[in-house]
Amino acid sequence: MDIREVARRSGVSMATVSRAFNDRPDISRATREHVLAVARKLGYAPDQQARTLVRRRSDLVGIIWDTTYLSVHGQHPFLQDLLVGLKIAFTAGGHHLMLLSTDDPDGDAYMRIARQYNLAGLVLMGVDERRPAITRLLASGRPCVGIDLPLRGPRAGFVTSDNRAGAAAAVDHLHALGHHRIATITGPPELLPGAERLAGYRERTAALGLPAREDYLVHGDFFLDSGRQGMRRLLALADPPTAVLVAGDEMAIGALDVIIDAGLRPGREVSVVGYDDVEAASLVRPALTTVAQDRSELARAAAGLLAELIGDGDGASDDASRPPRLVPNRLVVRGSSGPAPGRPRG
Amino acid sequence: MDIREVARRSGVSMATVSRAFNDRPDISRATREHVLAVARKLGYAPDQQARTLVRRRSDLVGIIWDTTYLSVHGQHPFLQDLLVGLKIAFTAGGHHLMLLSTDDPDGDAYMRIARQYNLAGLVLMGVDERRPAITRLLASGRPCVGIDLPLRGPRAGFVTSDNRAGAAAAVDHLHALGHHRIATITGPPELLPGAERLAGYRERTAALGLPAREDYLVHGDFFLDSGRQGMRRLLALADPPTAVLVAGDEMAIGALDVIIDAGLRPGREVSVVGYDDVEAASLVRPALTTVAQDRSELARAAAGLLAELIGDGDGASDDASRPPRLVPNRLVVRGSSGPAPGRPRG
DNA sequence: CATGGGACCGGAAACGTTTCCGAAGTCTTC
DNA sequence: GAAGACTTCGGAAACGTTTCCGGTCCCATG
Repeated sequence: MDIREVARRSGVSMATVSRAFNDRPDISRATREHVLAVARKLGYAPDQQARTLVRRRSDLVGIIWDTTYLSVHGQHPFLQDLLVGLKIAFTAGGHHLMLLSTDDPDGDAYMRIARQYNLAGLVLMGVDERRPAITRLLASGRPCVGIDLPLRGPRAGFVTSDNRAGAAAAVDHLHALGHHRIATITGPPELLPGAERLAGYRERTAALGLPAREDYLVHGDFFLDSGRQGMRRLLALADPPTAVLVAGDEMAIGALDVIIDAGLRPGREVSVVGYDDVEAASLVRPALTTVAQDRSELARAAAGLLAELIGDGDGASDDASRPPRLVPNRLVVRGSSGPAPGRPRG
Repeated sequence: MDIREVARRSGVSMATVSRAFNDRPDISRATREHVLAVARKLGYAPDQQARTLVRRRSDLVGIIWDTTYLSVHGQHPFLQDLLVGLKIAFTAGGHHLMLLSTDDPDGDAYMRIARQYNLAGLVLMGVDERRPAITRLLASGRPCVGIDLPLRGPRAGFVTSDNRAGAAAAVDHLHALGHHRIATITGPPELLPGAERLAGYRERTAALGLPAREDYLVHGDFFLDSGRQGMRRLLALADPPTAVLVAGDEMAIGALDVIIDAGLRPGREVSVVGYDDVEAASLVRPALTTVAQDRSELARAAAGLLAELIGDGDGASDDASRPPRLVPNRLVVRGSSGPAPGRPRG
């Protein structure tokens, strides 16, 4: 089923059929509709390879993530929702998604495939943006957007949820419940969300006039066990905190374990707020108060930004640095946070 | 960077360069290596669109799932691991993955895109295989494999984990702990895993000589709340079960809630075994005993089967029905299952 | 020496589109 | 009524590969 066949059957040239399918202005309304009708009857759909070959740009967008990197940094809860969200958002814009998570993270596989398939753009997440291969990819001028990844390049940008504001909101929540000894368990500082959540915690506690205590700040790695260890450290202090902001839900669930094992009740003697709202957060007892990211909105933002970057291929490419597009977060209050000890429960 | 350019720079014809890149026999070892060396130096990689255009088959494999269907049937825990597994398995075989989850589940979008992109094959999961669009897709002769989906067609097949054996193993486990009153909360019978797990439960309890009690069989839908309701029904019986096999982890976690709220202890008065080993299963208290599926093995099996189906395009296409490829399951014993009441704890 | 058969390679025709260029027709305008 | 502008369309050249068909060597065989 050619374009040639459609041309013959509708009594026009191939050029005109092409015009009909691409909404070109130089075709009359009547012939366009006639051609489209014939094409529909024949079940014709243009071959994408041939189209890409001459246009020199496909409607494929590559999704890159790094399985091993993700498992090292414990960010998996995102992947699924993000993929689904990206699929929906990009499909709406007429793009299709290709999976490019790669096994040889130090090769230039990304770039080779991007060129071989004439990808319109790339979405990166859960990779180390400082790796040479990524740097080269960004420098290549192909549109790239990062999710939670501070990407810079001639046609690169990134989106992230507003981790700083989210952490601040969590601190506010705890403070409003009467907590004054608020500690935090952080994520790895080299990861944007980890760094930003910590910054939000610091700014807000300072703004509220709470003392900045170094012993209330313990470092984690987003994994369960580091949450356990961090919580043990905090409980062992002479004056332990009455509330803890934990930078990731998995760590927060680990913290809950330790609190319960110490004979305390989360939400009573010690309040815990997590981050991310993973599925387990609502299944655990008590259910975890946490900061939820709107993953589908994050995906939509990424798709929108990439579409812009693809669009202005002609436009004066800014000099390598765009501010991130921020997606708001939302505090979800559940049982793991409650009034400070000595305060009446609402 | 053409093949033409490579041809010029290495002093051979385009045909020969092509031969070098495709491991054709009719080229001398020396020239092949020379050509490849020149190509590497130039950073040349063949354009996939042009290649696909003439070969009339791409190295793209489409992944189809249905977001709404999944959310209706609560099978999401799989998606992420499965996607990662598929990516790795297919990349190893030289294929690339394209995401095709579709928003208009009743249209022929799958098939149109499959044709437009000349997809080598499709992997389907989390869709209703009885829908007309799927039936047409299978009948089209394009290689398709289903995951947990009983697909039939001229070049179709499916893989699934051995749900029947897994459920049987769970029953054995409980029986060995001294349980004789073993109930089950099922999944939707129209879903293969739901049906198979129930079958495994029935066969094994019968084989062990346990009475088949209709009131010990309650139907669920894989979601949390149906697990809660099912457990309430079971606890309200005159002689409630001492153990329950729940067909999905989310439901099982709901069952744990109800048990705890009733003042009983999971793993003591009532044992619970789930299915799937979702992330939350190990985070919940007590941790959930469950049957784990080897998702990456499932993905490998799917990739292997699809590769075969793609391969024998010439081979006599069997008449539409292939037995499923089974992947073994594994029981993971955690705290939610223990000796029957009145029996000493190991 | 003639013949046949491999091994190796080049020319050129596809593959299915899009797009440039030009041409024919229609419409406006002075 | 001629000249231009605008609309609508067809012919044909790309796009970057693969593959068919043949052709040239070289070697073994008789």
